[in-house]
Amino acid sequence: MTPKTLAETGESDDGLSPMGIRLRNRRKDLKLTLQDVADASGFSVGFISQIERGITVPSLTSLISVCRVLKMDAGSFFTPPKNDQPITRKQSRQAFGLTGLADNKLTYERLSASFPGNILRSTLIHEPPGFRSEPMSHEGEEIYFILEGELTIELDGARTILNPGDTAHFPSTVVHATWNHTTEPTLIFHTCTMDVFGDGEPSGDPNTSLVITRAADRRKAPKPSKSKKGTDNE
Amino acid sequence: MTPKTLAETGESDDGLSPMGIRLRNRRKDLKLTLQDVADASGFSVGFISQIERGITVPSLTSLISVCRVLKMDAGSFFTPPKNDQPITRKQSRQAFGLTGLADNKLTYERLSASFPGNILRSTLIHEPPGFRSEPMSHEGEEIYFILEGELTIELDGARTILNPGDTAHFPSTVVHATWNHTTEPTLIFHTCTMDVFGDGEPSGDPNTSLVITRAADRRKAPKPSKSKKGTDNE
DNA sequence: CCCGTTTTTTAGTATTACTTCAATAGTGCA
DNA sequence: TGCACTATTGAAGTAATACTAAAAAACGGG
Repeated sequence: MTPKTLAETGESDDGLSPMGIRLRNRRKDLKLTLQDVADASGFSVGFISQIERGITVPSLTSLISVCRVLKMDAGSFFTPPKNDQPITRKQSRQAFGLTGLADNKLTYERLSASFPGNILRSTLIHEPPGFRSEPMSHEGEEIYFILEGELTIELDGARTILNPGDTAHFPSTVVHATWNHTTEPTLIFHTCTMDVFGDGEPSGDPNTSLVITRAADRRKAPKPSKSKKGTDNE
Repeated sequence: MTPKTLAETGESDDGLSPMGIRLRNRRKDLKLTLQDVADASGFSVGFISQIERGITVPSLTSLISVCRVLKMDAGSFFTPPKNDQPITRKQSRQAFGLTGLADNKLTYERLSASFPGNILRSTLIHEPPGFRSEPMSHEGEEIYFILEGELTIELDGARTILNPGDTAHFPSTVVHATWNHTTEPTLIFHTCTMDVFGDGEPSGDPNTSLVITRAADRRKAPKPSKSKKGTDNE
């Protein structure tokens, strides 16, 4: 049994895991000693030291306790799994209705940045009149915010019409689909917690750690260019 | 040493942990047997069964392996820690600039739902002219999307003016602050991965698993009502 | 340099993550 | 309904390691 370990997947040059490094940095930011953290979390000083140095991997419950003391989100130590399977990449494309793309031009504008550990993905979706996405279900959660136009959203078979300013927030495991039932385009601000752009593991390039996007500079190229690229990869 | 366990914090009536339940549901969604998952992850059938039934808590590395097979985000099993310390609640309020509240009326409209495992929090922020938030830094990440007006956002000391349609997406660990430098209100759609509403552990009520919010129905009450409640708790 | 504090190292052991195999439950078919 | 096969659970165990306590080393300030 040789699954990748947290230490292994992120081992830095000096043998310390990013989890340990992050925990130590956080502790120091808070001006706490190992003893402080140990006392507050109920563990020994030596154990905390070992975790920070990547010598010991804490159990789930131990990690939760330490993160509570350090006011950290334990989940942030888990980057979404890097998925190497072509079939799943195709599924990811389906998640945004590309299989329903005929002569309708569904376009996307990516808004969100990519940096180590980030999980948010935001897009501006221009959904053309009559466009229907395929029903889909996947892990994560998402929020739709209607900027312009109307949208019919179907969740577990139940249809609801959303108007400008309306939102829908739901676990993505719910079977969902959208339909622009009108004769005008719909503009949607969409945020989800899923790797829909195929970023995989971000490079950690500091230049991508912060993105400020300008409405005026936004590309208007259709998403299909991404689809073609995906096809080449397969 | 009695930290709360994953099973303990979310134990359902029949003794099963939500983590196990979610894993099982996901496995069944994928039409996989315990044996399939065991084979693919490199563990035994019995172990996977025990995890699903909440009898055994997997190690971090084991959880990662199982989640990889099930194409799940291991981080989603960690809800942000429920923090019982008043000082931290105050800090949470600071995170949204309440300590800067004088005679300016900064208002929030919550958009996001609350359901087990959810991590997204969305609000519509009406930032009044001249309002400045306190510089803040915390775990998580966030996205600002300007709907109306302009906003100066300061990240690590660097100021940038955002116009309608612009976005900023950054790790919340970056010291950040906002300033409505104009003479008109600014309307911001804000999404982050932090428990800013004090939801704590969601009740799991199915009625809160999906929220469709209507622009017309949205409450206009200022957030300060939440602030007062926090004060009473202290 | 000295001293107090902090962290690491060392040498364990208590705990449990994880296994194997038998028993039970579930399902489909004749 | 009975049977055969598959899927899952239960029982009993142990290898691995999470986690400890105490000593040693490192660190920082006066």
